Amino acid sequence: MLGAAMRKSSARLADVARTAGVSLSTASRALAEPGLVREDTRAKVEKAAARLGYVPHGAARALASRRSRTIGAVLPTVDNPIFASATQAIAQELAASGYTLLLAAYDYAPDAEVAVTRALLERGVDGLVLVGADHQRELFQAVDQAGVPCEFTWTLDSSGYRHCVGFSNRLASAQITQHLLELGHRKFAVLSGHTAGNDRARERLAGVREALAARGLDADGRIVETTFSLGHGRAALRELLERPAGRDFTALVCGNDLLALGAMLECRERGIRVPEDLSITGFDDIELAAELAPGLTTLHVPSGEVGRRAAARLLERLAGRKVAREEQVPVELIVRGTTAPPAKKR
Amino acid sequence: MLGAAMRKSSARLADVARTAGVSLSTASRALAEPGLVREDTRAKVEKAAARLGYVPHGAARALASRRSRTIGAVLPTVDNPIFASATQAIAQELAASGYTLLLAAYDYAPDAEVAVTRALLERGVDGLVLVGADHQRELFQAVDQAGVPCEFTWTLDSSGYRHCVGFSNRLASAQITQHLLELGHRKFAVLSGHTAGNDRARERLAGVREALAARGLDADGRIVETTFSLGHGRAALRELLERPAGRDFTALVCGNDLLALGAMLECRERGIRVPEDLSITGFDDIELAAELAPGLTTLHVPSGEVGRRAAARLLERLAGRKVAREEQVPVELIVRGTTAPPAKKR
DNA sequence: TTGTAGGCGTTATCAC
DNA sequence: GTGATAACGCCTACAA
Repeated sequence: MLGAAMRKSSARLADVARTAGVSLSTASRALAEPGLVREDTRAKVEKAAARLGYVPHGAARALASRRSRTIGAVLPTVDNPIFASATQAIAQELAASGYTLLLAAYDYAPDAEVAVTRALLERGVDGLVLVGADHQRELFQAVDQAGVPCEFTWTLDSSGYRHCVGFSNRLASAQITQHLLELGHRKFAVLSGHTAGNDRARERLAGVREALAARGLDADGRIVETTFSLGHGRAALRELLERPAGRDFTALVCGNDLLALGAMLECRERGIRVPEDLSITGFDDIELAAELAPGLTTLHVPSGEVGRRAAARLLERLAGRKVAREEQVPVELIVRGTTAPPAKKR
Repeated sequence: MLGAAMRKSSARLADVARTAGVSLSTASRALAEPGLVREDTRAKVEKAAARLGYVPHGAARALASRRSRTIGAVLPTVDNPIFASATQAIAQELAASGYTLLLAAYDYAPDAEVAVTRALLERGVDGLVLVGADHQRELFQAVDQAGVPCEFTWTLDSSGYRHCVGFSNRLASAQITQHLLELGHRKFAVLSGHTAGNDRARERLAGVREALAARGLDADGRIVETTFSLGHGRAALRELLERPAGRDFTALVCGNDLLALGAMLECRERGIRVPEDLSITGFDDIELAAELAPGLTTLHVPSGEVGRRAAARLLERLAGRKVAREEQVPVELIVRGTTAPPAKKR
């Protein structure tokens, strides 16, 4: 009764057909397009399939039908709540339509991104979800050559002809900065994600800069680029505080919530009061942002929705229906407890 | 120059062979088993492949070779740091060997688990990573019938013949409880994950009970089962505090770190001091557990390592090598700031 | 070392 | 509505 021992070379469609007393093609149709066969033959076939424990052979099906019923997602990492929830949403949306998710992560290494994307393309994915619009030339080539529909996410495509579901990171980031400006802040520092090969990080940083520039301000000398993680956020703030520019800022704009939370923890450790001594903002609105005390002022991005929409759009396109090239998801400034007017005297 | 417009029906291996002036099989070998062909013919083939932009057709390859070079992972959710990091690790380990990850999540719904597992099996995964040892009978049947190697994770298989990489949730949980007992605690409460269909949650709860029973204690009436999430942890503690048993406990054992963090946040809100008024323990040791103040006392589980090992073991087995049926990963009690002796008088 | 030929399990295109 | 039959693109004995 050991597992491996009871393995029987599984039944093929031909076996089902024979058992049901119909031809191969009829069996195929009965299972795939029940509407095309008579009710009783369908029943015969289904019973035979059930009795034999028939399991369709995906590869054979894919080879013959030229579709794998599989969608690939290429993410920087799944080890970030926003991508985790997007992944979850994609997988669910796909499963509901009989599609399966092929997942690849590249850990923010552009070359790895090309490699894993190629791997997915070889696997014959019917569609692709990518993050951002900034990719290696080879990746675009591979995707175009494969002729596979593709959705960019978390961004709008500035070049204007790729399909995407996202929002303007630049405007959103400017909006947050504006909030701080309106509170009266004039001395800013920024914890940014690495901008190389990451248009979201780049746009967010640009948004801060533009909003500041519009008031004749800047954050020069008080900008740190680091990896998007809690620990790195903490370390980055530490580094910032040791710079010549010192603690000469009252507002800290962070490229995402992880960086912001890291900064908050570092502040707590150092006795810097938030928001009295320092206002901090995040970006994403992960679950933790709302639960912490004080709550993190941040920009809400509906991560699950981004994934769900991207998957749904691909399914639409695969079904031959048109979708708008660009789909914006609503983002929203959420003001919680980490922002306040700067202290009068410092 | 639009993407779809430049799509050309991609080159097949036959084209590569013709261009290189060799036979189909030679081309196949040159690409798959470079050692079996002469150096110059290999070069010819590779050049031809590169020039034509040849991309192997995964389905065809899978159909002929009877392997998909694909591994399936079936997780409760990827929206939990421990599964996210495990997923990340699996994907990386696989990518390094030319395998790709097929991901499915069932959101703790047993029926969905069977369904998505079947979907992966149909896709022809060469191996399967499952979480826990507690699954529907149909799932076992499907896996066994497919004859696909499978690794259970985060658990040891009590039935004794399934492959698994994990640890004893029961012992680990008992160890944490023991730590609290040694600090002098006698009045316990428990925030457990839902135990139905989840052997990890069940075993952890059993571990607490056993450790307490060994001292003639119990937590009856002060046990809450809830969903593994921060928000639910918070709500669960709230509920617990409103029970008749009231606040009559000095130690709170939580089924995982998310629950523990939720409990900590609720305590902060209510002015319950941790650990002075209440000691709290977690399970998993997610990144946040170390960064928070006070740091969370918890049990460290090397989540990434679990994933990495599971993937590596599958690759080993697929390569025809034997692996020990059971592989234990080291877990370790990490004492931080949320546990202390109970207050003298209450 | 290289070439030939026969599948792999389905779907799709035809007639019937 | 149903049934032959030819792809689908590649792998792999086996023969040369």
